[in-house]
Amino acid sequence: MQDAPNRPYHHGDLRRAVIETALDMLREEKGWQFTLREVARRAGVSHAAPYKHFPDKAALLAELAMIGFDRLRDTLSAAKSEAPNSLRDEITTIARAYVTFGTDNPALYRLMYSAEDGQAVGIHLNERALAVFDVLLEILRRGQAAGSIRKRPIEGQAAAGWGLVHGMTMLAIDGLLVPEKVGSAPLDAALSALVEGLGSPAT
Amino acid sequence: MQDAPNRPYHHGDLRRAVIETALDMLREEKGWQFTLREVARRAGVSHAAPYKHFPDKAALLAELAMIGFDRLRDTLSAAKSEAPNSLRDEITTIARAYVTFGTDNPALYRLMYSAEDGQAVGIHLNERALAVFDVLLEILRRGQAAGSIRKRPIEGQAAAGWGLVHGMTMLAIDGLLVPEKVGSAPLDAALSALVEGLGSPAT
DNA sequence: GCGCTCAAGTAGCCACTGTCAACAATGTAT
DNA sequence: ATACATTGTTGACAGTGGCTACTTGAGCGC
Repeated sequence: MQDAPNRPYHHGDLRRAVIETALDMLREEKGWQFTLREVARRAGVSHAAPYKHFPDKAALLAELAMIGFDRLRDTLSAAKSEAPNSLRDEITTIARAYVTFGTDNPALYRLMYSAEDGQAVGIHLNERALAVFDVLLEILRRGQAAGSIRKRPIEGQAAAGWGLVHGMTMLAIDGLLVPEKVGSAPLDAALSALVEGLGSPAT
Repeated sequence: MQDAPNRPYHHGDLRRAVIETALDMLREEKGWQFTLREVARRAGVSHAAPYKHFPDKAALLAELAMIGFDRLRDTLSAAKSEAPNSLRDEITTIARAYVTFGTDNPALYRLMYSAEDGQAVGIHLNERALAVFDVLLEILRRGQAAGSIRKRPIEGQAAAGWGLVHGMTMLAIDGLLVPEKVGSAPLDAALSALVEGLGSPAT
């Protein structure tokens, strides 16, 4: 498809094609060396063509990272809506979905959290990341309203949950949570501990 | 000092000098672009001299990462020995030391967890990382023996703690735990929740 | 239809990096 | 002293990214 004979001179939507190709490359191998020229090669265009749509490589990576955060947020939202009624099961389900997203897309997940901050585009990137954070906030907010979550500063509790799943995901991606050393279900153990800690004492 | 006129032809201990220079560079700026040539430049030797001591760039990075893990382990051990008697305070102290190590050495910490795995040197690297893991294991083991920690598979609990501090550290390094959004002490909240979850119900 | 402008794609140059091979300087064993 | 091993230097090569000038295609007013 990439070299269809009647491919028009103007690609039409090269921007989207570049993004799709890059996402494919990220999906392939964890340790893939990401080069713009390789992206262009796979997209079937010349090596400088992407520069018409992205000012530089960092801009493309930032765009990919933002897409990743958007997808992660959608994944979590979907998992939340399918979760059972129990708040505890809901948290467990969403956490599992989070870690699964990371282990299913290791290169993308790594990229999402390795994009340079402090740049102009970094602000928007952080916005996307904080949207993920808000999904967790909402659950805890409901839990507090229902009385099954302690009435503590909610941001700290959400940060705890985010930090936990983020850390577990990164360790899993790096192959540091090998089952022999760590037991069969470390995430479950971690979540149990955390949820019980978050839970109100009466429960 | 790097261009003393009577600098001998042979550096004397270039291997150590390269490592020190590289660590200095990692300490300087978080987003620093790490190049072997720049290391050699700063060390005052030719651009290819480091190859007499490291087979390639990855080997140097792996060495730096191992040093980082060793230092982290020492930091945690030191914090542990200075901690108060209470197991809970001990966990809090060591966790704080962990996160502080990460935020104090952001580039080094990032490097430690971004070195490629599956390589030949990756095995040794993982050994160092698991040594850090063992510090956490030991605390929990004592806690279980004392009865203040639930008698659950201990590796899962340690993985929970490791994942938590690792995740909090990474988020902090990436500037995603901005105080306005997250409260003043998210780590404390997280640890409270986790410790209470780990703690035995009678406590 | 004609010529104009402009977007989209191409080709090539420069700087820089990692890496290797050949050479030079130093120390060491015999 | 002589041969050798070690360590550092120089020069070179391929690969990469950023930048600029050039070419091709398409839309527009007339």
